[in-house]
Amino acid sequence: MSEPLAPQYDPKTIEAPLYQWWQDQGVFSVSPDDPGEPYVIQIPPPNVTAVLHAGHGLNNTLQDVLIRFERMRGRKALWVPGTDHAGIATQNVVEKLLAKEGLTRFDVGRDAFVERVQRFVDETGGQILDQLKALGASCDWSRTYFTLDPGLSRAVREVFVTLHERGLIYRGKYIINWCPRCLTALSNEEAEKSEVDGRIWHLRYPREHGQGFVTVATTRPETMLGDSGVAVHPEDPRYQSLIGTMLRLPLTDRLIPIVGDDAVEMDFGSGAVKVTPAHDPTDFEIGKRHGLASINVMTDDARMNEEVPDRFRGLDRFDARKAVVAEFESLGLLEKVEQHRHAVGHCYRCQTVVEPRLSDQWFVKMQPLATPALAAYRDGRIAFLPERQGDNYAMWLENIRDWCISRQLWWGHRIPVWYCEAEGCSQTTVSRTDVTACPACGGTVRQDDDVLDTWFSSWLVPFSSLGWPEETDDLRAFYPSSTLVTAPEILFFWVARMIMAGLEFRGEVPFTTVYLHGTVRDTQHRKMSKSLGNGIDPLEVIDRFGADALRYTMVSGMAVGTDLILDPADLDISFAPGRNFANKLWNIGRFLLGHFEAGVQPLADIPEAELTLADRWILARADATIREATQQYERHRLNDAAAAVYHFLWSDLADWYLEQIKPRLYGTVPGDHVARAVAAHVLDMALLLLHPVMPFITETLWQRLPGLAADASITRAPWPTAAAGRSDDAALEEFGAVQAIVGAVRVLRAEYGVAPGATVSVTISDASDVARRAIAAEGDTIRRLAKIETLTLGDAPDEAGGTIILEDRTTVTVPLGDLVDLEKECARLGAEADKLDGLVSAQEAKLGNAQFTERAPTAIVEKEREKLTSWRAQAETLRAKRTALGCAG
RNA sequence: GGGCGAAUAGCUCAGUUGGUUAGAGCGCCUGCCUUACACGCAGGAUGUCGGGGGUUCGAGUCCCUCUUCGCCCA
Repeated sequence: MSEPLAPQYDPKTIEAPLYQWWQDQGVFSVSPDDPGEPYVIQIPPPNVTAVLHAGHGLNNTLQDVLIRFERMRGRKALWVPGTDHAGIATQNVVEKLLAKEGLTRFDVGRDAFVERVQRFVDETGGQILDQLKALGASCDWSRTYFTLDPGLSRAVREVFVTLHERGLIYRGKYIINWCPRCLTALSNEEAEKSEVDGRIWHLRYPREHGQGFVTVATTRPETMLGDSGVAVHPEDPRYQSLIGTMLRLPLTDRLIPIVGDDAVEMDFGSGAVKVTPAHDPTDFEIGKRHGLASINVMTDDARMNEEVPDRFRGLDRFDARKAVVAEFESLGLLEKVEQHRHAVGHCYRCQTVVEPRLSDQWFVKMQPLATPALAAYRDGRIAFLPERQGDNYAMWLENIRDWCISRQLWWGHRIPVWYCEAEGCSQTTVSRTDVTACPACGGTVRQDDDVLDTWFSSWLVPFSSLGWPEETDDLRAFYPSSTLVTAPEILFFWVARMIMAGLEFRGEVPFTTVYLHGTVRDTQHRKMSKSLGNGIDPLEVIDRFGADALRYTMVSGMAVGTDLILDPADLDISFAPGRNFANKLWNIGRFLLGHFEAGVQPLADIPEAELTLADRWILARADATIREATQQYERHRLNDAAAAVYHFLWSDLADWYLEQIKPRLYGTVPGDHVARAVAAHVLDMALLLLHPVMPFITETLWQRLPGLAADASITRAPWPTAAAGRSDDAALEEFGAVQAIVGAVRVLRAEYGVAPGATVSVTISDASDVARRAIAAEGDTIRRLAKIETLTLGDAPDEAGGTIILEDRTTVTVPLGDLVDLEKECARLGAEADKLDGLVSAQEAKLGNAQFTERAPTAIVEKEREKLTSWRAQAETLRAKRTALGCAG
């Protein structure tokens, strides 16, 4: 550890080798019998084919901060990493590759296709995990899982079969969200509603007998080819008499009935709605109630099928829409067209407009799972951060709908259901193990073609990643986990379902705190996305500024409950906070560590009497920072924790303490060993406090502190503790006076343009006791930092000069001779006095109000009285100064 | 349409249970290459805390209302 530190902080030379060293040392690994209370985080498993984006960067930084904090606090800290097989996404990627070869998955066949995907995943998958290493993520990589691993697959089967046995899994014909591009069903959560500018067509359906027609309104006219009825409200006077009569469905030869149904809103549109049971969930329900036929008029890929008249067959749904509308128009049956903005479901993977479609799917009955999950929130076993997210969670559970879990994909966990193909045997077998022959008749069986929703494996991760269904040591030690850190977008997809699965299969919530963080957005507050091209590549940021800079910037900008706004067009500006701070810290370290080579004693060996005021002050500030940062980390207010340490290092340590100790370090005044001992102590402390946020630079500097074992790592160094119940308030107050006096002189120097190198004389008059003690203790420091030739304590001088009155009325005067512009000084003092007068009169009014003095707490009243006294005194002193200067007015 | 949230300095945001002359970072202005750091040092400017009303001795903070924006659900 004796190589000299580079003059400029260069994260690239430090981070990668250090991460490797951490891994070699095994500092991130834990075993079930390690000491300490467990603290466990389950990573939101990224898609196996994903590449790191800003959202991952933020999400994993926050997790790493928490896990590193708890690891240092002595907890048995485990961060479990893994990847998700991501059914649709991964299959899409490989299908695109095939498309380049002019092939579809149907050309290559199921087995070959799955093999191909597997090969693709083996070759390129999981790169995101290596990218997380660049970020500094301290996962226990020995436990990395993949949701298609044999163990986790076994868990999936176990859960499917168990739920089936418990009567919670069923198969049925329902309207599902169908993606005609991915050719699969989607869950309600996967069909993202987004507003589109559409139209609403008013179509006339002629009555079978008699005159006239009934007008229906629709946003999807092409579906009228599958209409099997028209519904009106049973009490609607306009239509009541028509219920039971027939309409002639245009463009087809069908006669369809008018039915009365409560679900129809009389006030909406014409009050009559077309019913297309095979293509709309509400219509499906209406159709069921009235025995209407379900006529599916589309193919898998949303073209019109053989159920429609010849001329429409094969047309894409949107072309069919135009054709249908055109015919209605030419028949005079198009009443009107209106612009209509409405929410339409889109596939969350490919953004294709979802087509509601009738088909056979597998579902999980959710009500029995939702009830305990809701109870766990209500009775406080699960807490959300920010708290209001809990309401979202509860609302979703209260309105829970069954979960469509089958997907018409090839990549995923195949549904463990086998159908007997033997003549006359309709046996269906649901099994934990593969079935080769029908258990009823011994005939050949065929496994269900579909695979399970990817979330059907990820909802099990809190226990399947630890070996369940085996009762492993890991499972006993590390379930439940502690904090779940994720984005609110997957609250329903994942978080809520994990809670249900945890309760159902382990009888215990899978984690106790759910920290839902904000989203990374661009300066226009748009979500970062590939298609918008407004993303930030974390690896580029790490390459340019270092992982620590990225992490600090994200953490400090991320308050609980807010989004993180970054400018993808100007990374220099966006990441300046982290980059600047990293460099600052590097130089603090470079400066101090250089001096530590002269030898450092433990602080405990330094007699208290040898500590200067500055020493006592920085130790008191360090104590306060430990308290503040620790508390904020505990509350997950990571930005506040980061800010507390930032302020300590930059404003307290660098700006003041380092400047104060320079003479001692350079040997111009005695006490160098004391300065080094104190500096080493507080630097050590600050590095520890900052380590969760900026792991690389803190470890690098920390390992160079004197007196550490060769293989010591900050990652497992004990968290600092503040001196119990002892706070050196006198030191804080007195050094505060030093800062105030130096500040006042600097202001006056700047105000009057004193040359930076020139020294000035300063007189302190009306000095408070605190100021007197400050000057006695740190007079040299004041002189040096404010570049003062002579510092006099005494009466205010008569000569012309600049004056500032401190809050405790201590008066700082800098006689400036010719430099002083008397008029300017008079104006400055006058403005200051006027401002104080305003405060004084407001304060007099407040204190004159008996209501206030009687009702407010005495401590507050006392504080307000002191303020008034101080302001009056300051104003008085200012006016006296103006008189002395001979100011007009 | 329903629910939730936000609105504080040019920008991004802090501001615990109502009681400091409302803060930070970035940007901006002035002066400094002071031997740890120009990714720096010193100093500075900028806010009717979205509008209106109310509760209170006292409101950026609590209540109502309006406006604008965002998110979720229909």
